[in-house]
Amino acid sequence: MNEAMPRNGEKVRKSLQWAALELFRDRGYEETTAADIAAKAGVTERTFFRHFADKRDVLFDGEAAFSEALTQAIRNAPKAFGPWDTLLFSFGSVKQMFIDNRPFTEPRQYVIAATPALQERAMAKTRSLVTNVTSALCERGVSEPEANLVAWMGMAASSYGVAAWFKDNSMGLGEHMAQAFEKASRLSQSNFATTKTTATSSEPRARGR
Amino acid sequence: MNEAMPRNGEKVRKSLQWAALELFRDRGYEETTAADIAAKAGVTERTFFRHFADKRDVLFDGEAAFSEALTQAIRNAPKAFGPWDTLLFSFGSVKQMFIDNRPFTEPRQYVIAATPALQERAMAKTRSLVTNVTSALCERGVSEPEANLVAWMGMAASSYGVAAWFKDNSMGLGEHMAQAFEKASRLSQSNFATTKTTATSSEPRARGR
DNA sequence: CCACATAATGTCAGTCGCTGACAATGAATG
DNA sequence: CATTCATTGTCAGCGACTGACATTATGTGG
Repeated sequence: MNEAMPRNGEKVRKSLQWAALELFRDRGYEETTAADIAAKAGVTERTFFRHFADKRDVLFDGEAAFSEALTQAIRNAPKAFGPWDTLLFSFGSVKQMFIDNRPFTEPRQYVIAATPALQERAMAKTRSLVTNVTSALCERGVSEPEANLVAWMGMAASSYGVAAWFKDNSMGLGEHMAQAFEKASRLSQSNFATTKTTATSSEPRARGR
Repeated sequence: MNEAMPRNGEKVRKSLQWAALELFRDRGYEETTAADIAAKAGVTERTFFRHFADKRDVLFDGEAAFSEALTQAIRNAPKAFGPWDTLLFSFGSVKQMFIDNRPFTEPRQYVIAATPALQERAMAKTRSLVTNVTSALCERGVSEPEANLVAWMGMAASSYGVAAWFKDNSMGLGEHMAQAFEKASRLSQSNFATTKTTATSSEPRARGR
């Protein structure tokens, strides 16, 4: 084999993640000790902290890989695209990761919603992702402050799209994401009393200029 | 007097905040213990944790008051305004708080930038603020998902505006904020190769439609 | 001036998150 | 079978944070 795998720790890692998710869901985050998670996974507390930097981190693991994929997609986006189109294109490129991780991220969502400490960590991960996206956009010629701004707006649109995808199975993630970006674009316009574009108006017209 | 003030704890509170800010700046966050902060303020570690929920919270105190003021401004905004104009109007209404708190927030900024744990807390506070803004927008007839989306985008624009204000003293916060919202609006448009509005192009023309 | 009520603080013991150091274990290689 | 090396177990210890109870300082009423 390629790499050494003396007592393979990858299974232990996954086992710890699922054990933590279940315990947090059943007993609550604060009421679950790190030793409890380790015990349920059949290892020691010390081993837990060798796999994860801290107790919160056990629920946020794929983030680094996702960030890598997303920033790579940004680099591969057509050079003619402006930053906004680049982001929509890139989120579409990595949509498979959303789909694959859904079995873990969807139940995780409820645990996070019930735990301030985990919401904090989730935001920190988002911030880290935005930082990386900003760098990738800068490589495309966007200034740093503008790249940071558009990265945050794109992240807001993406979150909106994923939330809609979770609730509405009648459309794929790609369509939800495209509609989310369109909605974000419309909502950030200066005009008066524009609250009539509320519901699910399916207008898949291509991106006009 | 109105309220009882047996051993007035407000001075202790302020004293703890400034002691923490200085120690974090000079010695670093991780290298500063809660007992150190308390000692510098002339009290006990236990007293520190009576005033602040945890070690990080000592740097984020005015957040609740700011959130209160901002959401109130949203409620007072002209009813004809759409959500985007409402946010710009409301951030302008509370700009005095930005100015008043600058002596504390500006040095704090560098401490946060050097401390991941504090960045995490800052993001959590922002998230809390966005949640309150979302609720206030919902009261104006915006649907919850859309309100959340526009609240995040407005927050991104606001951060951009404040950062520009910190760096450029030639304009007031109000003008910086208005330009930030305009820039956000333009950046979230779908078009190709729109990266020529990069640098400091001073275009103080009023918000056209 | 002296109780008295009240709120802030001090003291102490204890749990939990987390880490460094060192020994022990199990799988692959020769 | 011996070696190697990554993973794990064990243990001691620090810092963050909390509950319980005693203590101090302030303002009030007699």
